[in-house]
Amino acid sequence: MTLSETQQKAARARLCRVGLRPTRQRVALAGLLFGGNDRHVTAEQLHGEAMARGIKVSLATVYNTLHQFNNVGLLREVVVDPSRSYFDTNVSHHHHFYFEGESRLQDVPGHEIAIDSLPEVPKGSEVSRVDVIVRLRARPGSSDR
Amino acid sequence: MTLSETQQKAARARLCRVGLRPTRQRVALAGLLFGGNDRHVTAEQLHGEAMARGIKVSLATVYNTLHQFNNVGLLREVVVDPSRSYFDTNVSHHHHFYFEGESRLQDVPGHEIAIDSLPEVPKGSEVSRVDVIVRLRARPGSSDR
DNA sequence: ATTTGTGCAAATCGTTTGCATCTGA
DNA sequence: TCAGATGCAAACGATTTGCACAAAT
Repeated sequence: MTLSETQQKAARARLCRVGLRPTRQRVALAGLLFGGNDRHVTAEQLHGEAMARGIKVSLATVYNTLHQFNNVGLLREVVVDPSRSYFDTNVSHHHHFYFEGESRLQDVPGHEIAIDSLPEVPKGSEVSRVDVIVRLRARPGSSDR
Repeated sequence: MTLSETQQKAARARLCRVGLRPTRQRVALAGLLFGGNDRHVTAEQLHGEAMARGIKVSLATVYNTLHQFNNVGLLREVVVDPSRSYFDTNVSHHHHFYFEGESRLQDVPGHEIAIDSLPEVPKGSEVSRVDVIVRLRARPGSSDR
């Protein structure tokens, strides 16, 4: 099924707010990304999802769009896996669990990890962001529960 | 110039200790990596350096070797840049500064970043590692000082 | 002798780009 | 109208792989 009327409106508004033209594919992708809960997507995933919903977008456009969204702050790129890029729809202050076996991300609310005592930052630099990645592996002797 | 006798010995010993055959190229690469201070290298960099020193190694072997070293704990892969993999010769507990403009890493001693209050880890998982990456950008209005 | 590693070149894979065509304002 | 987007296919760059050859035990 396709996106609801309301989702379209919201997506359109969101795009205008950040100065991006609400083109058909951008509106559709924004709808998928921001229509529900927070998500962590790769370009391939999102493209696949769009196809499945009958939205016609090329993979190249998905890549472009993800980067554009990232640039204007609608998304945040998460670097955890050297082989793939993840984009997080949650752009507020938070960190991540990364399930190494499953290549899956999960948010950790920012307040649940307190960093006290950042080291002195080198002269001429300023902190752009602090990423904390808690890498997890399946606990041996536990069938997932 | 080539590696010193002592460095060769040390490299050989290090390899045997972790159960890797001390082949010519592994000994040479280990010599480059562990001969001096801690370093953050990419495969291309290390390969270039080897060539410059007249060590004959193929890029493929450099990749293989880096991964083998990583697997046995001689190196630690640092994921900060979606386009390249870095390997750190410092495998002790520590974190990183990442200079976004220059694609350069710098160690931050583990004790200089204290994380108090890790969130509850999902059932069936255990922490494999916690990575903290402090992303830095040049401070505007500062010619690097 | 047997096992393991190496080099090369080709293959892969995610991602980016050039360019002709389309589309939204 | 016309700047800005899109799609496609080709280009790309980092990494991996298959296989014949070489080296270590």
